[in-house]
Amino acid sequence: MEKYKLLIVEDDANLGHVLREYLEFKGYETVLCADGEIGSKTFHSDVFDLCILDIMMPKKDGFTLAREIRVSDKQIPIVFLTAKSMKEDTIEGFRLGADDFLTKPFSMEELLLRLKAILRRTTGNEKMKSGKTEFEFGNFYFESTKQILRCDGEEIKLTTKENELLRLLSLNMGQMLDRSTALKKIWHDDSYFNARSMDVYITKLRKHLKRDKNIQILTVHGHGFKLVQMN
Amino acid sequence: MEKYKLLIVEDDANLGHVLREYLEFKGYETVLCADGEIGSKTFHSDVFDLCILDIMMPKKDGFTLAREIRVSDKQIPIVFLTAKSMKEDTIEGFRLGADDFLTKPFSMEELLLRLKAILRRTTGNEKMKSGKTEFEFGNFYFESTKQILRCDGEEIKLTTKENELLRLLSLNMGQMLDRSTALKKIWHDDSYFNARSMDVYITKLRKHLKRDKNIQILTVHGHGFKLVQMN
DNA sequence: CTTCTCGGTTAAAATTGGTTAAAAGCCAAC
DNA sequence: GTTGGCTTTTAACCAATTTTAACCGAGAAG
Repeated sequence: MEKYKLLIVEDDANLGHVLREYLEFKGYETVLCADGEIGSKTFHSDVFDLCILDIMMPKKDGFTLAREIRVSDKQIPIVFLTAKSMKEDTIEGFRLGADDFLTKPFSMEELLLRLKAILRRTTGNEKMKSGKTEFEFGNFYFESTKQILRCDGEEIKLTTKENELLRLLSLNMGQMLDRSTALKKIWHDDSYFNARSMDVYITKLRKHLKRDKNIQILTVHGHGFKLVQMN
Repeated sequence: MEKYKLLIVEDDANLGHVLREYLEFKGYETVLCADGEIGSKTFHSDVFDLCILDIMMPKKDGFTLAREIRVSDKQIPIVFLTAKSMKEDTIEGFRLGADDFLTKPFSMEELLLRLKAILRRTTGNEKMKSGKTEFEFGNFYFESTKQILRCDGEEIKLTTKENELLRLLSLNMGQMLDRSTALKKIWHDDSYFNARSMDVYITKLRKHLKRDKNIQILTVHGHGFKLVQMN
C-alpha cells in the first residue's frame, strides 16, 4: 500500500515539527519546508499529492507560492493554514483554488479529517500521484520502476530520461504538462539546451507510442505537451 | 534481535562519552566521532540507522555535515544537539531535513524517548539498515556475513567487493543507489578509476544474477544503479 | 503575405557505462 | 623468501545514452 506524499510549508519550526510528526505517525509521507522559497524549489523537484501551506511566511508567502504551484499543477489540492481568520485571505485563497482553510490554532484531528476528505474526493478522479509507478493506456502498460513499456506482449526498454518524461506525462494524462515544469523536474534546470533535449525525447517517445495510434502526445504550442487517448 | 546503529558526532568528550555509554547500555550500537570531519569520513564508510550531530564543532559544524550526509542519504534520520535555543539554527536545521532538535542540557531519558519515536516511524518505511545481513529476492538468498549468494541450492562464493556492493544494492532494493555513495562506502574515495572498478563489479554481479532473470540491476544514467525485481 | 518564434526531426558529438583481458596486488602454503 | 592462486585495479575498446547542432516546417503576430 502506497503512502500519500504531502508537502508542508510552515515557517514556525514547532508547528511544522508537530505537523510532520503527527502526519507521519498517521501514515503519510511528508516533506517539511521552512519557508516559501524552499517550498517552491521542493515542489518543483518532486511529486506530491497535496500541499499544506502556511500563509504568513518569510521570503515568500503562502498565496504567492500557491499561485506558482497552480501554474504547473492545476489540480493538486492545497490546504492553507492561517493565523487570523481574515476574511480577505479566505476569499483570495479560494479564488486560487484552495481546497480547504484551517485557522490556527486547530486540532490535529481536525486537520487529519479534512485531509482525508480531500484525498478521498480527489483520489476518485486521478489516484495518488506521488507513489504511482504503473500506468495503463491504450495497448500500453508502463512500469516506471522497471523502466519498461509493454505493448501487446512486446517489451520496450526505456532509457532513464525517456522513462522519467513518460512518467510525468502519464501522471498528467489528458492534462497539459508544462514545458518548464518538466524541465525543472527532470533536467533540474529550465534552459535553452535542456528544452531542445526534451524535444528530442518527445520525438523518441512518439516513436515508441506509434504502436497504438490512439495514444498520442499533443503539443500545446508555447506551453507544453499533453498525453491523450483518442478514443 | 538486531541493534540499531547510531552515529554520534560530538566534540565535547564528556558529553560524547556519556551519550555513548548511556545509549549502548540501552541496547544501541554506537560510533562516536570527535569532530565533523571524522564524522563525515565515518558516515561515508559504514551504514547507520540514525545520526546525532552536535551543531557547534571544530573543523566542520553539524549543519555542514548534515548537508553532506543528505547528499548521499535522503532518508536517514538526523537529530541535532544545540547549546543555545537559537531560532535561526532551528530553521536552518529543519530545512535540511532534521528529524529532531535537542537543546542542551537535555536529559538522557528525553533523548531516548525521541530516538525511539523517530526509529519507530522510520523503521516502518524501510527497516533497519545497518544490521541487516541477509536478503531474499527472486530465487536468491544472500548472506552477506558469509559472502555467499545462494540460488536453488547452488552456492556462489562472493569476493569482498562483490559482497559489499551487492549488500549496498540489496539494502536499497528498488531504490536507486547513488554512484558516489557506493564509491565512498566501499572504495572510500570517489575517483575516476574507482568508478571504473565499480562498473567492473556491476558486470560481475549481473553475471551472477543471470540465474534469475527477474532480478536485475538497472542503470540510472548519470546517477547510479537500482536492484529491482521484475515481477 | 511576411517575419519571427517555437517545435520536430535527424545526425553528429560528447559523455557515460559495459565488457573483457592483462597487469598489479595480496595472501597463504611451501 | 618464493610460488601460485585469487582478488582487485588498470587499460583498452566498444556500446548506449544524452546533449548539441543544424536544418526545416508550422503557427502566431503584424
